[in-house]
Amino acid sequence: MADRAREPAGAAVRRPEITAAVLDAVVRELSEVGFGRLSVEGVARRAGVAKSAVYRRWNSKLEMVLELLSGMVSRRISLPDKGSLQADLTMVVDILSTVLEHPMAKNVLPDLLAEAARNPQIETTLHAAIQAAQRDVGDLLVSRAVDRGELPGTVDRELLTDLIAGPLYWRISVMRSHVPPGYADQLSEAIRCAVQAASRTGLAPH
Amino acid sequence: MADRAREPAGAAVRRPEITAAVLDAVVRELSEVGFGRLSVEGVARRAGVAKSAVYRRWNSKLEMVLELLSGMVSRRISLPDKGSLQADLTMVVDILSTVLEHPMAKNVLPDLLAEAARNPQIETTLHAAIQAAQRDVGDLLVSRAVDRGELPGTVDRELLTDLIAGPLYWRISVMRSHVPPGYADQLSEAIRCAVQAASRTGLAPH
Amino acid sequence: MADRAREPAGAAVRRPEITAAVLDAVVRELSEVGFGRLSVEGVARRAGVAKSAVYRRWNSKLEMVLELLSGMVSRRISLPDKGSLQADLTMVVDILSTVLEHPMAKNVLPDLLAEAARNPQIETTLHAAIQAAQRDVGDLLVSRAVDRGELPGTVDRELLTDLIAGPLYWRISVMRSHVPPGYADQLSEAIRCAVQAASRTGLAPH
Amino acid sequence: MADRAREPAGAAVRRPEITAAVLDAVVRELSEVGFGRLSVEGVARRAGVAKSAVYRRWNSKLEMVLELLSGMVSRRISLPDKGSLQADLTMVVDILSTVLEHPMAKNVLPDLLAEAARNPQIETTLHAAIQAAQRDVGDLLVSRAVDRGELPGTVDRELLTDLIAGPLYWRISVMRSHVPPGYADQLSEAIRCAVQAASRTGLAPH
DNA sequence: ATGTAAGCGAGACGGTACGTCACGTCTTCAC
DNA sequence: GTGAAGACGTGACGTACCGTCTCGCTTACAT
Repeated sequence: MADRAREPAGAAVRRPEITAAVLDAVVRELSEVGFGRLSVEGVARRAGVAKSAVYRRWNSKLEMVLELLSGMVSRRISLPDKGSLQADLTMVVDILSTVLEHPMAKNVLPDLLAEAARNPQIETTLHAAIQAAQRDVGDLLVSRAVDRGELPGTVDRELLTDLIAGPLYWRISVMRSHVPPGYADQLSEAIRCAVQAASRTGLAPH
Repeated sequence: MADRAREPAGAAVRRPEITAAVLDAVVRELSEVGFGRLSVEGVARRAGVAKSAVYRRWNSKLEMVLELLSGMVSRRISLPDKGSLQADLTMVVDILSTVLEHPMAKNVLPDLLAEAARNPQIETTLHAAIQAAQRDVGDLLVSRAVDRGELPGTVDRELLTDLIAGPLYWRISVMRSHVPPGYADQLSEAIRCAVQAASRTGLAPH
Repeated sequence: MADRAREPAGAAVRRPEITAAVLDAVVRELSEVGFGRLSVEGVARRAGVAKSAVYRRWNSKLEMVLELLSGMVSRRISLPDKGSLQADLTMVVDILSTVLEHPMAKNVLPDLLAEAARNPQIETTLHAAIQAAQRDVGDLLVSRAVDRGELPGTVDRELLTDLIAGPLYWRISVMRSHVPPGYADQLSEAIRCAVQAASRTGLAPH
Repeated sequence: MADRAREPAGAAVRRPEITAAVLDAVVRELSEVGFGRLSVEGVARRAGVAKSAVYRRWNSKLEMVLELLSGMVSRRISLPDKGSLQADLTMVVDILSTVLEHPMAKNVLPDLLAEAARNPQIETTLHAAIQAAQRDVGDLLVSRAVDRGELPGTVDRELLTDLIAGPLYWRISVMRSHVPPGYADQLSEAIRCAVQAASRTGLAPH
């Protein structure tokens, strides 16, 4: 079964290697000059492709970047059960550290977030993706911990994910400093204590 | 008598109302279009001033923004002793929340951080200011808590400040969601437990 | 039975109605936009035909136009003997007027001549055709006039044809004004006197 | 008295050497690629000038070319009295030959004439200029000849100018052949006989 | 009071990118 | 093999900004 549509007949087809080259160039341009100075002209030049080939696919640099975003956030990560809340937390912290340390995330993410403050479409796409990932991870960790009896069901999932993502993003992307050895253990231990304490206080999750 | 006297000789003088109008326009432009799209032309237009008047004062938009930054970060905040680590933490969390919720911080900070990834001068200025503030606050909180016997001297100050700034920045500036009532209490309680736990483990601060 | 049969073998054949439609479209395009703006794309569009069908027949717009030219200039015109040089001249002037007044000549000829200044192939084709026609007509008129004793054999044929074609082309194609009634008579009378005078002077034809 | 306007105040001024460089480039482009392929981009490139500098002066290539035309056709030529119609004619024929043989005229004129067939503004400008020149020359030659008694006042001025301009334009610009030595004498002699004959016939000028 | 150096506005200039259009070439498909 | 469809690279369009620079006018100090 040919993947390629059977439409009109004898129709020329968007060449996928060109699409790929352009999206790749977008990533590189984004990290070098930012979204504000990103230009279709520059992307086309860098991709070794004609401007018209770019405009045939997307009407603006916004659509281009949104498609790139969609492609990037759609990947799911598997999180095996490590046997304890502490170990699960360490695993998540390690993974997130690695992701945020990646040059792409370090260079492109702050830029998209800054642009999201001005562009509702970017904000929506970006936040939806982050929130989905956070909810998945939060639910998984909490349900395992509750099953193990490590946490009560009342635990505030939002606080948990803020405590995981916040410090790492702050340290890596904002302060642009490295995560020292042992930081993951220390942080996950702190998070575990914090959420256990918070869930004990009986403060109703907001 | 004139404050501005003693210049070379027979010199016309930079009109201060123009300087002020331009800096004001820079702030508004920054929050509307970001650093990437910020232009001297746009700033001059918005300030109702000729481009040459701007370029006479700063050689580039970078110098302009750096001067603006320097003026903004030099303010010190007083942190009265609230009597307990928990209360001190709540105070700091409240203050930081208020600062980050301010439209200026919400709109301009992400943009400058994104640009800092590409511009060493911005990175240096910005990070120096943030780190100084963090160190001040961290030292103050920890020394009081150690005096009160709430924390051992071994507590990791960096982890502490990451745990304060990270979740708030993540929630407010990254996710652009509001801080719900009670969040400050919950977060400060969590932070207190976390740092106490971390300092108990005897993990050497990195 | 098929009119187009007997080609190589199992081979599809250039459909003549497409060839005709294209050439027809070339003429219309030429007179509307000129040679400079003439494009295979435009011709194909106007002919309701795919670009590839055109390019399979000619490699460029130049070949296309040259084929068109060759087809047009190959027609011979009969010039009956009118009995006197004056009458013969009037006939030729009338015929040439009619030809030059034709919209096709008025619109396309100046364009091809302009292009000939830049394109040797067009120049060659065009000038060869014009010169052949001029020589034919000149020889015919002169030989009849010499036979009648109206002109000596020394008459300068080039001057004659310049005096016929020049004023008419100037008035019709350059100045784009109409030929008023009586102009043909007046012009042919003038030409007759002129060539008779010129041949009397004994100036050797150059 | 400063030629330069006293307008707004402190206003920057179109630099005349740029205007000149552009117009010069227009001439060269026109003769190389013709009006159809003339592009503002190409002109600016050839003039070593920014496209914006061109568009600041003219809104389109048409305006540009029209200004060029106006500048070119406004020159008046002095025609001293040579003492006889024959000598006057020879002088005019010589001058016109020289003008038409000039590369500018040979390359640019046919192109503008071809474009005039499609563009009323070019047609108007061009024909007005040509007709004015023709009328001036015609009137001058005829009035002198009438004063001398060489021609009756009834002579048809249009026929005269057609007989001068037509053969020369045909030979030089259309056929692109050279004017042989003696051609000017031969032609002027022919023209003199022709107009004398035409004016004798009593044919009313149309 | 006057000379003069600087401030200031206006805007021309060389650039770059915009998003669109048109074109010649080339590939793919249906017939 | 023919013809249709259309993707592709190229290049020009006319516009919009931008940073630089030059130019008059104005201002305010120093003589």
